[in-house]
Order: sequence, then C-alpha cells, then structure tokens
Amino acid sequence: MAVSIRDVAKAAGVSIGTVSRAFNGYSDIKDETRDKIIRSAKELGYVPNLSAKMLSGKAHRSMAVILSGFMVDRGLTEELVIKMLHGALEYGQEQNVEFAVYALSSDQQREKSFDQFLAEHSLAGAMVFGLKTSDAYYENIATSGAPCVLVDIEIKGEKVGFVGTDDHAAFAEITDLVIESGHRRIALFNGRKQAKVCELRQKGFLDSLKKHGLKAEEIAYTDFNLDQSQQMAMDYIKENGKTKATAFVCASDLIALGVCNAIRKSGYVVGKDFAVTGFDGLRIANLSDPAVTTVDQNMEKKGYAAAQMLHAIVEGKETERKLLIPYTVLKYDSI
Amino acid sequence: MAVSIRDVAKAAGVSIGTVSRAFNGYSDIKDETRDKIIRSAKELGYVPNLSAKMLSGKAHRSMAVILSGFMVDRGLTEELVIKMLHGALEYGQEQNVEFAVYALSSDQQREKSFDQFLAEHSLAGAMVFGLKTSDAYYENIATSGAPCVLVDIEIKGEKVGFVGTDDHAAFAEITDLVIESGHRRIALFNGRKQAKVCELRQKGFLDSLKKHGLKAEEIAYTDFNLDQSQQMAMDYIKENGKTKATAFVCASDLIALGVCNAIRKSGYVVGKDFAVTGFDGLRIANLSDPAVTTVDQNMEKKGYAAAQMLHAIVEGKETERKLLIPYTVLKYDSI
DNA sequence: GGGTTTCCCAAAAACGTTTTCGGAACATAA
DNA sequence: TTATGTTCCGAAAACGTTTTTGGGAAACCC
Repeated sequence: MAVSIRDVAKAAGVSIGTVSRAFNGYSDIKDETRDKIIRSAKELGYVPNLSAKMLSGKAHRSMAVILSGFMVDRGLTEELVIKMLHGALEYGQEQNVEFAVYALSSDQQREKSFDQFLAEHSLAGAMVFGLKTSDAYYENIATSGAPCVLVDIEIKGEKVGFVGTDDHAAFAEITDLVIESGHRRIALFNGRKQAKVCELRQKGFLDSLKKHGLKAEEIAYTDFNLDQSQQMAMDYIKENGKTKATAFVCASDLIALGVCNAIRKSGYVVGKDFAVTGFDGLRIANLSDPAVTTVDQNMEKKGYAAAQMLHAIVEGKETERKLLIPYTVLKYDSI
Repeated sequence: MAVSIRDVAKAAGVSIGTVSRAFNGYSDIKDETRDKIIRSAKELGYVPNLSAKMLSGKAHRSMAVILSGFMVDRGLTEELVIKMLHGALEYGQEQNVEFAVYALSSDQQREKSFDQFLAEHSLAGAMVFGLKTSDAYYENIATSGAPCVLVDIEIKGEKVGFVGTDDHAAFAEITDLVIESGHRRIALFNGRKQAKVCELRQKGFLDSLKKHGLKAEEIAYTDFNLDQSQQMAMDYIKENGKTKATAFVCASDLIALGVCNAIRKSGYVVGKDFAVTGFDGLRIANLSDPAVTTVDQNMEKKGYAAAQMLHAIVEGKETERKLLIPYTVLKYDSI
C-alpha cells in the first residue's frame, strides 16, 4: 500500500534525494539514472504523497470554490451555480490549476473560520459564491488576509477581490424598457430585503422611474421562488385587476415565472394585459410562453473571471480587485 | 503566518506532545494544563496542519464526488448533476463527513489513474458521476481496490458499488403508457448509442413493444440536446407527416422538448397529433405546455444513497453493493 | 600531473504532527 | 519508612517529502 520514495530509491539503487530530484525535473542528474528511477517508480506504483510534499514546503496548493448555503437555498438558482462552476472550472483546466468545490453551511462557517478552513485544507485561496451578509464568513473574510474572491457580494480586504454584475445599471435598463413599452404603473417584486443585490436592483428600479418622472406603484418582497411569488401575484391581481400595476418588474426569473402563472390563472394574457420582466437569464425564462424579458448575468464569465482573479491574487500578481461583468438584456414578448 | 504546535507549546510552557494530547481529547492530562494550552492556542490563532496530521498517520480523510466530463457535456443535464450533488452533500452534512467535489476531464483521467488521484489527495474514496465506458477511469476503477461508488454505470470490483435506476423497467413502463393511450406506430429518439443507459432504455422500449405485439416504427440516435433532436424531428415530420410514427418516446427530457418544438413548428399539436415522452423529470419538462410525460429518476436520492454506500464501504461496514433507486412516472398531457 | 571545473549523488536537516516509552512527582498502602 | 501505584508530562521516533550542503569522480586546462 505504502510505497514511498524510499522504496523507489532502494529499487533504483540511489538515494531518496536523487529520486526526488528525478521527479521534480532537476537538471543535475544523469539521464540514465533518471530513467532507471522513473522505471522503478512505475513498476512499484509509486505515488508521491501530497501531504508530505506540502509539509516540506514545496506544495502544489490548490484553490477552492466555496458554495455558501448551497443546501439551504436549494432549487433557488441551480442553473446559476452550475454556470458559475463551469466558468471557474474551465479556467482551472485551461491553466492547469486545480479547483476543489466545497459546500459550507452557515453552521459550518460558524464552527470554523475562513482562515482555518483554508489552512486545514492547505488551500491557497478560495472564491466564495452565495455568501450572505448574515454568514459568518462575511466578517471573517474581511479580516482574513487570505486570498479570496467574492462573487456577487462585495467585501473589501487586503487580498480580497470582487466579481459581480452592475445590478443597478441592469435593473435601471430593464425598467427603462418596460416604461418605453408604454407602462406607467409599475410594480417591483423584489427578493429578500436583506440581500445586497436586491437593494441594488431596487435602487436601479427606482432611479429609472424617477428619471421618467414616475413613482413605484408597489414594492413587494418575496423569496426567490416560484410558488411564493405566484401566490403573491395572484392575490395582488385578484384584488386590483388592471386598475393598479400593469407591469411587474421582478428581481429574478423564478419570481417572474410565478407572476406569469398568476396572470394566466387569473385569465389575463402575459405581454398583453400585463408586462413581466425577470432577471438571471435562466433557460426556463426563454422556454416559457411568451419568453420573458430578462437580463443574462453571464454567470459563466463571472465564474471564469473570479477564478482568474483569485489565481492572480494567489500568485501575487497585480490585478484589478473589482470587476463588473457585462450583462445582456434579452428582450422578448413578455413586455 | 505559520504558528505551529511548537509555538503553542512554548507559550503554554509545555511540550509539543502535551499540546497534541490536549487537542486530541486524551485523558492523561490535567484540566488546568489543557485549559492553559487551549487558551494559548486560541490566542496565537493556532490551526493544526492537516498535512502533518495525515503524514503522521492520524488523518481525517475525506471523500470526494468526481464529476466526469462535466466540462464537455455542459448544458447536458445540469439539473441532474445539481440534484445528485445536493443528495450527496446532504448526506455528508448529516453524518459530518466532508465531501469535496472535483471535475475531471477524460484527459485528466488519462494522465493520472483513479488510485493516484485518491492517493494524492488523501481521499478515502470517491463516488463518480457521468462516467462513460470510453473514460480512462472505467477500466481503472475495476482493478483499483479503492473504495468507489458509481452512479448510473455499473462496474464490478472489490470495493466498488453501484447506484442507479432501473432504466429498463422505467422505459418499458413509459412505453406501456404510450401504447395504452392508443398509439401503435411509435418511434424512439435515443441518446448516444455508446451510452450504457441508452442501451438499457432501448431494450425497455423494445420489450414493451414486443409485449404488445408491436414493432418499432423508427429508432434514431441523437446527442442529449435540444437543438439537434429538434432538427431531427423536424426532418422526420416534414418527410412523413402523420403517416408514420405518431408517438415519440425520447431518452431524455431535452430530446423530448426538441421534438415538441418541432411538432409545434410543423403546425401540429403536442398531445393531440403526436404523443411525446421524455426522461429525467427536469423542471423544464413540467413547465412546457403541455407538460411532457416523463420519468423522475429521483437524482437527489441517488446522490444520497451513493454517498451513504461509499461511506459504508470506506468504513468497512457491510453494505449492499448494488442499489436501484425507485423512479416516479409523471404522466401529463403530452400523450 | 597538479589544479580547477563540472557533474552527479549521498547525507542530513527541516516541515508539523502523533504516539510510544519512560520517568518524575505525588499519593496510598504496608 | 519503604514499596506500590497513579497521574501527568517530556523526549524522541516516525510519517514522506524537499532542499541544502558537501564531497568524490571524471574531465578539462595549462
């Protein structure tokens, strides 16, 4: 089981130091000797012990993607998680650096600090996705000093970076679109109030309205899920019919789909009686009928960029510490 | 940066051995001493070095979830991956064992054997998802001897287990349903020919037909994606209209959705002119109009069960080595 | 043929733990 | 008082690497 460098050395008739050098591409070693060592190693099925490598300082320390609250918010926006992962892992494969993915609950974060987690796993740094201001790592990371890149939530710190979307601008833009299509009484169906992005999106929404001399017809908060928002929209429409808001600007595609369902079930037509917009660019939004106008966050690019930034920070290279990935407005018939 | 056990020992005025014992809950140590040590450790911000721990034998070896071909088949069935991960990670959190997730391409698998990967990362075992018969690990794992649980592809080996779905039965059942709804000329739109599951599904399809004294009207192969299958269905319908197959049994929901689109674009109505069934139980299938009849594989349960089985194998406990997770047929208006 | 390089390799220290072994200090029993 | 346990802790070996240091042998130069 445990075939070590010592065994290889013995088999090849050299010292362990030589074996080590042979493996690490040093030049001061005869080709003949190296070949013999490599051959012996292969024969014995030798695998360098990473722990030992790390201990001795020379370590191939990898990086991590930490999914915060992945288990709790399940179903939330799986597609976004996956896209982000795709982007990050793609960078890893391109650059030949390894990324391990961990899911850490709020409880786990409380048990062990960010630094401790990295140290324990010999990680050079981590990118964190899904973090909330109420999570333990939120404070942790600011004071940490360890390389870290946050996605979609900004924290300042010595070695921390941020990759996100200009939520404010995106939301202003999509609200503009709704207004330009003729709507005047517009409601915002936002996500959880305490979420940072929701704050920004709301601001974008309000600023767009103000620019056009309008005021919000209604602002409601819901979880990022279909059922709850559907119920909310159902109640709203039942109570007001078309006398109040005629357009629903939603903070996510899931919310938007819930609203669409409610509109249909109330006997109205999406895109005709009521306008609906979403946010995220989920595939479902496009398959819905009519497709709902939304904003694609380019999550894959975000993941890629975050990985890249983290890598740069880890390697001590100069790099931008804040990056806003361009978004794409997808205009369809829901408005 | 590097505050080691030695520093703690010095600060607390004891030897390193004592510090180690204090941390590992040994009894032969005075409470007073232990407290002092813990206090010093906290003060210094001491974090035990996991590499060193492993080296010295006493190690908290964790397990891994390996995603094979995650980057290549992107978009394929993200939802299934996520659900599987949810299940596996949930088991991990419940049992307080850590699962790290890695994505390994075919190339990476060729570079480094399964055993080597585990050894290098000090992993006690791994569950593998998305493996194809053409992947290097496919042979690798059989001869490995390391704890491993495969999802959806069966390999026999000393310490390897399998968790899957009874694809044959499921497919026979959904085909039965189509036949019972009155269709007689039925086509199969299968996935890639070399995939194990596709073989099984096809067999289930054919067996159901045979049972009812029917023969396949058509069997076609496509990638598991929407666009390609849509094109294929388009061509087929354009050529034959309703004169040949009137029902399309598809090996995945993505394929089914492509077929639905083709039907609609050809001016026919899904569920009336043509019947369509899928496989996977994706959310999109349910949101489509009409919702497509499909089979939910209960991917989350699969992930959970696989993690559980792996854990048992790693711990040397007795456990079933083959597990078929019950599926759920979801009948909707597409047939 | 003596001095200088150059090339290759062995020996050993270092990394941060765990664990075994033994011994000091103290308490108890005879 | 001596013998016998107990309780607590220090010293040191071991884990598998990397890296530094030093030196022997071969090759080169005059």
